[in-house]
Amino acid sequence: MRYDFKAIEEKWQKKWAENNSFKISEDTSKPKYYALEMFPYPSGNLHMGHVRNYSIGDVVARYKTMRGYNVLHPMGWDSFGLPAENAAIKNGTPPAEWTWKNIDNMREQLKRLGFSYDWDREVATAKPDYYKFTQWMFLQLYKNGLAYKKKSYVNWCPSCQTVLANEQVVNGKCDRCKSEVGKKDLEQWFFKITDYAQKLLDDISTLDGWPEKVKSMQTNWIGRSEGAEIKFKIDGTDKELTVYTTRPDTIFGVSYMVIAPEHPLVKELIAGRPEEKKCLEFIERVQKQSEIVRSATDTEKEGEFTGVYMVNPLNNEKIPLYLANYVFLDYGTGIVMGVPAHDQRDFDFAKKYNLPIRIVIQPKDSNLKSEELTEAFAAEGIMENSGQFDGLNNKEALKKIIDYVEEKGIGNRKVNFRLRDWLISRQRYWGAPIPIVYCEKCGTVEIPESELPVKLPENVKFTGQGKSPLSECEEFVNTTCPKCGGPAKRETDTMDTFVCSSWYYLRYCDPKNDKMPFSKESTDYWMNVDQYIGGVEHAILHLLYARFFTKVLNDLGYVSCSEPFKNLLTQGMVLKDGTKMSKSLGNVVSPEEIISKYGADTARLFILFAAPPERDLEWSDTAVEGSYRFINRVWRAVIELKDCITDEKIDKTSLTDGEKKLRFAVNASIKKVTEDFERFSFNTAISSIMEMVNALYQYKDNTPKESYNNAVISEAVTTLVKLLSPFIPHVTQELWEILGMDTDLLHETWCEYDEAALVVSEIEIVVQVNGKIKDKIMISPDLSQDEMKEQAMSNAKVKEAIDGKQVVKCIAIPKKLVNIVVK
RNA sequence: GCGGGUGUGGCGGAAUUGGCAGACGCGCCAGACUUAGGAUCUGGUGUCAAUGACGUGGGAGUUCAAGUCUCUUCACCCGCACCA
Repeated sequence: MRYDFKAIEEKWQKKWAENNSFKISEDTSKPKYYALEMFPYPSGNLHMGHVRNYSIGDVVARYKTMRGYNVLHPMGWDSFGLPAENAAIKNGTPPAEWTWKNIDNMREQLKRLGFSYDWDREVATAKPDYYKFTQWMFLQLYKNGLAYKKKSYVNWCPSCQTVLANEQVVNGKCDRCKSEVGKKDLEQWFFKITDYAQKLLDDISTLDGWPEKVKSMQTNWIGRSEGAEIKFKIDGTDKELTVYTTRPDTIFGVSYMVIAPEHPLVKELIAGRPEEKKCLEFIERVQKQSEIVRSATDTEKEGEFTGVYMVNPLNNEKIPLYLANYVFLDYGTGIVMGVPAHDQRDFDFAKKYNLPIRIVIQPKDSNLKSEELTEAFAAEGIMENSGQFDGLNNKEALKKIIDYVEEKGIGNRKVNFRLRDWLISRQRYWGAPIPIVYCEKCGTVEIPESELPVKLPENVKFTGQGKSPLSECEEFVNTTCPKCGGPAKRETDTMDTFVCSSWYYLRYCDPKNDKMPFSKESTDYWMNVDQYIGGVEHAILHLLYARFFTKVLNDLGYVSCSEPFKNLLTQGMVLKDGTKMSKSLGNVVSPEEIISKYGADTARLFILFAAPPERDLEWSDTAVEGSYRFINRVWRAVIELKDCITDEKIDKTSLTDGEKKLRFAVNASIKKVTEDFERFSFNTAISSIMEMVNALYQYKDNTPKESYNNAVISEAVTTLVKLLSPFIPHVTQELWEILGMDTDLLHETWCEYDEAALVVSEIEIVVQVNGKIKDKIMISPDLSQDEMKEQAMSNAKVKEAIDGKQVVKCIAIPKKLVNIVVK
């Protein structure tokens, strides 16, 4: 007999929708719990990664609800972005139409999986009632000096025809379309995330519920380094250049200096010199090098002498200034000092261009000579050739040299971050328009909050060529200045979609508010997100931006929390044949297919049982089959025993051994499943329910029907259905009804285990001799250690093993084992 | 190079606090029921020269006792990567 999953799942999904079963509102009588999964991009269809992500979230939400929490469990759509525009170019479907259609389809797919979302709180970032507030967010940042426009050398994707944030350039390629990213000098909007670099870094240490990996990735990305800026005079002039270094202790070893070829001062420096022509050629050549080549560790270091000499402020030595491809304009000052003896890159460069190598730090136990040096010495040591600092440990000297430099006014301590400001403008149509106009009289003017949203025009053409469709839409571009009423032109860039997703978790708290993005009261009640679940691919981008937004909103007084996500779970990927499922490899298993073949409950159960949530999961058709078999096994047992259900209390004084065994399995399972839920170990929770089902079969198949203890069976069957309900909500709700219950399982209280059922009269312990198992014996669990030892000593196999030997030691561990050590 | 992680049967995985390694499931083998089985139920299933020995990537160490702790080494995965 097989259960009719199709009819059952449809039936309950319909009922849940009719009864608004998942609707939630603020309720101060209960503790709150905010369970959140990363909202999807509406590509059109769910994939297994979504199913996994949302199954994990749903099981958490349902469990917490049964534990008495008031659970916020929302869903929405990260619905701006390029694919919608590409579809428009390809098929002529307007992006909005394409997007809403995909959302409708995916919403249905989510409903078919039985997830307990409060659909009344659904948000879509591409809807005016949402992006109105994304624009509001922009204005808050703008008014507080955290959004600015500047001309800069930015990443440009020639295929997407737009600029990209640093975070969206992966190995020199566009994160979205994989084409090679170039550089362009453009006027662009930025968010000043660097103002929050230190805070974002410091608060990582408060994120106890985040995976180490994500924390270390963010730490690396922020990339704090401590050092000093030191001014070097240009020889023969009063002008100075400033370098940034983390190793001021090596300053007496400087034998050259390097400036980034794109540095704005370069042209002026080389003007009119005999080296000018060669330098200009070099600059052109370096600029042609792609970003990938340029930034690769193994790219050969190349340089060109500028003809300029610098003066080392510590020892007044004259040193040459080079252009070189290994220095970045956008880190530090774009100018660095070259210390070949103590930096590997400088060593390689000096070897190539025959620059002097001078040792200024000696290892404690050897004596290096510069002409014998085969690689830079970068470790700790004792200072030499460094004037008054000779003989000091270099760590100490580092501080003293900075002190000296600060005293003389030729430099200062400086902390640098690798984090750059967040480039948020995109030359695309399908995004939230930046609420700014340019007026001939007033200049850059922000749109007043009362006039939001700046709506996306609907009648635009998509050619895929040239400029963004927005900039070619006359009725959008031409407007009046909100300040003076004169003619003005709108900003035609839209915002990076990551701006939209940086605050959506706040909108869920108060999704219908049309005055503000959310009320303070609503976020005070619901925030923080207690459990956030999603893929590790967002470790830097989304998770860093969302932290930044929360901190800004906190500083501006709009929210009380300074971190959005208390706990973070990064789920593993769903693999097939050892690799990621992908269309090009043809190894994609579609959720639709699995749902129609086995039902949503089986899909959910398999995906949670096959691996722990953080680990990658290998898809296995036969194992899916196994999960389906298990549900059928549960179904048959419950149906068979349904008439045994009774309200009678268990008479604990007269239980048979079989009944005790069943009660033990049931209560041990409640304990185990509850503990496993708390640590998100769903695979082991399910396995312990399987053991319980095995025990139930043992009991029912080995007990004559007339001897059934209905009270014990009732306990087992109702417990089974409840424990399974977060995993497989449809079939358990159906069984609940079959058992004569008319309540909603989701709002039943979670099972409590009976301590008394876990007490047994005899337990098995292991008897070892010299750590090797000799026998297993049954004893009373409350025997003293001495009594345990006695029992072990009198065991026949032990006697044989220790015969003629001297007992040196005997260790007894209550309820576990006895180990006898002999010589 | 730096940072994070993983390594356990044929496979997915379990062992949460140093205490019976391999729970649970898949696969496989056998049996029962059956006209039939790709249904169901029951039993078996780490390896080997098999009353015993060996066994958690390798090597050492601490301990009565190590998958778990320490040191060392290897392999693989992920992230960052010429950041001065």
